[in-house]
Amino acid sequence: MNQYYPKNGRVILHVDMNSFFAAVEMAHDSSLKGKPLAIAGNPEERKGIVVTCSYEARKFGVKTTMTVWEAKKLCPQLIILRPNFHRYREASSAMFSILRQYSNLVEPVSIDEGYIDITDSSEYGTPIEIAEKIQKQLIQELDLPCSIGIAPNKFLAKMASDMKKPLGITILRKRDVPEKLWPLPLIEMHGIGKKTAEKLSSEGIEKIHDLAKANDIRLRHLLGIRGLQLKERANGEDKRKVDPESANDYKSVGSSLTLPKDIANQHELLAYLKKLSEETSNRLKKKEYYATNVSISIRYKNRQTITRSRKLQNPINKAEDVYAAAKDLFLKHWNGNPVRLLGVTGQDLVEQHQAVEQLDLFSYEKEAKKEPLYNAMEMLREKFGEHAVTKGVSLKGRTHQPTPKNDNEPT
DNA sequence: TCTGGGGTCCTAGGACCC
DNA sequence: TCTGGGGTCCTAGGACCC
Repeated sequence: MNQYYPKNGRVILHVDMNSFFAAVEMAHDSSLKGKPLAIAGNPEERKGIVVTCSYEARKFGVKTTMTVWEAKKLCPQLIILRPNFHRYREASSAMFSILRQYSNLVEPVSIDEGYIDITDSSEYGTPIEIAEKIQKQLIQELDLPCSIGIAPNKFLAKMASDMKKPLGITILRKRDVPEKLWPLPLIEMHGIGKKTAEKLSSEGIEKIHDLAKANDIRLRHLLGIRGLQLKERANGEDKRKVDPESANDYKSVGSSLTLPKDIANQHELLAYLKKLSEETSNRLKKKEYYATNVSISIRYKNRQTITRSRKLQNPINKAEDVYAAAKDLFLKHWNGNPVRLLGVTGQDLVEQHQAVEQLDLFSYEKEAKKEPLYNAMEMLREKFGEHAVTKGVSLKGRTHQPTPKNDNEPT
């Protein structure tokens, strides 16, 4: 591997598609062009939230996360479409294919944005020329507008792409930081949300400039280690590399659902939980992942949300296994009150080949006990308690025989 | 009849081990 | 006899992003 990096730093583009879902719909049906359009779920199913809207709709004050009825009040002629994720995924992969024509170092961040490291792409022109080419190509081939930021690192590229919308190209060099970045209010900084902005504001830190100059110890105290990282960013520094692999390197996979109405009936809730488990299982399988931890979320009527998780003995991805774990957690932790949302997530993921190695050890256990896997675990648990099962049956080590704790104690 | 669904990263406390 | 302290794993929750 070539570890060489040019002394004069890198050139990073951040490509941000403009009102992506709405733009894809307009590209698909040109009669929508120039009209106020919002993509939103069905209010009948309590999903009536604006996910994206066209610039024409924004002129009326329509914004993302607004309820449909609020949006309609601001703009009665607003056209509302249900999201068509299949269509958006296709447009997204076409978009990234275009980006990859200019560099191998393309890192998708979400369905509609990504970074490109074009440090070694000079054959395609200067950074501005490349940005212009990409922007033109996305319009000509896909009919989709984007804004592009050009900078020496990811953070500045991200901030730059936000500065001119739609169809902007913005350069943000290190030396531009005091003039272009520092005057902005903190809430506009990527990585700072409402809570952090409020916390900093109460300490008199209001603009990015204030953060850039803030006292380290004070920041550390207020925000922990994150505070120091944010300060670096505010000074225009960011060492993260563009990593093409990060997109298929999942940490968790899950599905959740806001129920059409609040439900307190256990059978109905379990039926939903089963469906969510199946979906999670399907997506794990598609990605060739196994989960070694399952978590559930329960949101109650008052929007109070709890998550409960459990580390598993063996990696799983089958629907029945996911459901078994989810059901267990649910029955143990549900307080009986009406439920608004349910979610099932697989975490601590391992890839197929790692999972197989671990499963082989389990097959050994299974053979030894002449019992189905799950029952074998239950048997051990009953016999020796949870402790013996987790400690005695090591997946990685060679301890195949559980060592009952009591045997080691003095009689 | 306000507030979706997919994620990531960080923190903090308790258990447990050495 | 002393009540120490670092490290890791697990769980729950918070903040943030698109």
